[in-house]
Amino acid sequence: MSNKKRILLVEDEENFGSLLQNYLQLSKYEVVWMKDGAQGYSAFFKEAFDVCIFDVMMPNMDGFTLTEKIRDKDSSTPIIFLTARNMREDMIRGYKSGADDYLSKPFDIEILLLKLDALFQRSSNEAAKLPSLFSIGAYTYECATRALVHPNESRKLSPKEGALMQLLCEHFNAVLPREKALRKIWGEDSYFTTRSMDVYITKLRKYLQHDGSLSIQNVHSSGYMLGQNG
Amino acid sequence: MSNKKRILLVEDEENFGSLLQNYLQLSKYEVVWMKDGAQGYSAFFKEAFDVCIFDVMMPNMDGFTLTEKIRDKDSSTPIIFLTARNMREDMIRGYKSGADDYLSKPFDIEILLLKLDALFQRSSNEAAKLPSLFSIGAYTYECATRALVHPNESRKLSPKEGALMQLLCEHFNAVLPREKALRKIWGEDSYFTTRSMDVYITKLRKYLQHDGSLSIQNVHSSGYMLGQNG
DNA sequence: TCCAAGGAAGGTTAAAGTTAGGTTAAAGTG
DNA sequence: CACTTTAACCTAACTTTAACCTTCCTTGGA
Repeated sequence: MSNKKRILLVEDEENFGSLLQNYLQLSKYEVVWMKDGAQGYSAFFKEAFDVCIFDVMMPNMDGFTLTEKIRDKDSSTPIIFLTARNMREDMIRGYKSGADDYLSKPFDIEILLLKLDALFQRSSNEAAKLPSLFSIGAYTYECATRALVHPNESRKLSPKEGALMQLLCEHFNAVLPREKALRKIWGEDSYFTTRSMDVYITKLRKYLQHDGSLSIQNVHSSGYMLGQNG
Repeated sequence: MSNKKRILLVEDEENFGSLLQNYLQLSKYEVVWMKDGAQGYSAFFKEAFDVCIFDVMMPNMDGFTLTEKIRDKDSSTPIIFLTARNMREDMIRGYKSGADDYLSKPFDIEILLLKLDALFQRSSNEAAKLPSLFSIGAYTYECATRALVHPNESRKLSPKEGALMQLLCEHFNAVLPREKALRKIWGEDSYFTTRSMDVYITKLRKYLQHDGSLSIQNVHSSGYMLGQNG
């Protein structure tokens, strides 16, 4: 369905970082490598990643702090820790700050790859559990073909229209946060992507006009809700 | 919200298994302990579990085989391996058979608990996204949509109104300190933010007028209390 | 011991200022 | 040619600031 999985690697050691990046890229991952915690932090919120790999000891914000700051705003992206230290307290602090897994250096790169496989297998399975066919009001929307069907009028949505429609359907009667949609569909959240999304909201509203009980409502400065009874 | 998390533990060593079961039960998990792979297999499909913990070396089907057979039919329940052996090949076979994590004995039980926490936190966070809903007097307030609902009159609050309302609800019948609200919503505490907050208090008071038994009372020079009986 | 004055905190309203969003159309892109 | 982004213009929504008032608390003198 989607593209390559994207990994945010934050690691200050030049040699090790470059080696790791190469390995991961050979394994079909797209890797963004940042060399300190502060850079990692801003990269995280500028682009969309499927998983993070953080070194613990780094200049400009250590891995623990970085994880805590990210977890304030995003609780779902998996985070894996790397550490030269094998101490119990570190592992404990790591998990408590919101990490999902932990590897002690020196570690076997193949083990890391297997961990990543295990991680993505589950999340892709979970994604697969979401229905791909939605029934909303008088409409039916099929994600695979991007067909929006109504007794009187049917149409095929464009890729972006379809992606947005799908997210709205998945959040039916709940707020779809602007940020989430921008991250998932556009990969970043900037002035222009925001305006682009507005344009698509207008389009989808037009497409859904035939059922007056449906509406895409704006929740000011937080997102949109596709719901019944406008 | 939901009940205790259920763990399927499959471990043939009597002493170690019993110890582990006790520990996990003390940590608020419900544990079903099976003593070989075959038993574990039938238990898995008889009841519902949130996570599995399997020993690798066991009579009547080892952990790898058990995992493979389970993964044939269920690909989502997380599986954690325990092994006395620390060999690379074992870890690799473990991950390949469909495990999600791996611990080498002897291991620290607290690390296992933290891993379990990390595992469940993600799914519980998703559950936490379910409407955070307050029922105050004749009103209902839903944070996600910022909808303040009353039989006679409903309205959608603005972001700041909503943030303040939420804090007041979270402190229902208790004092919400001015400073806390200012820090959380405005990020700082200055003359102007204070006056701004006063304006919002006035607005919320108006919105809550339809239930005469509700009021936002000022506690001089310390904060506000949303409570019953004004 | 009381009470009166004055400052600090809070209440309320309206206007000014700021930002987010709606919509359409033209300009890019492959 | 179908799709996406950028631009421009406009309005609605939201927040802050200002001004003027009231209430509360403190303090010092009769």
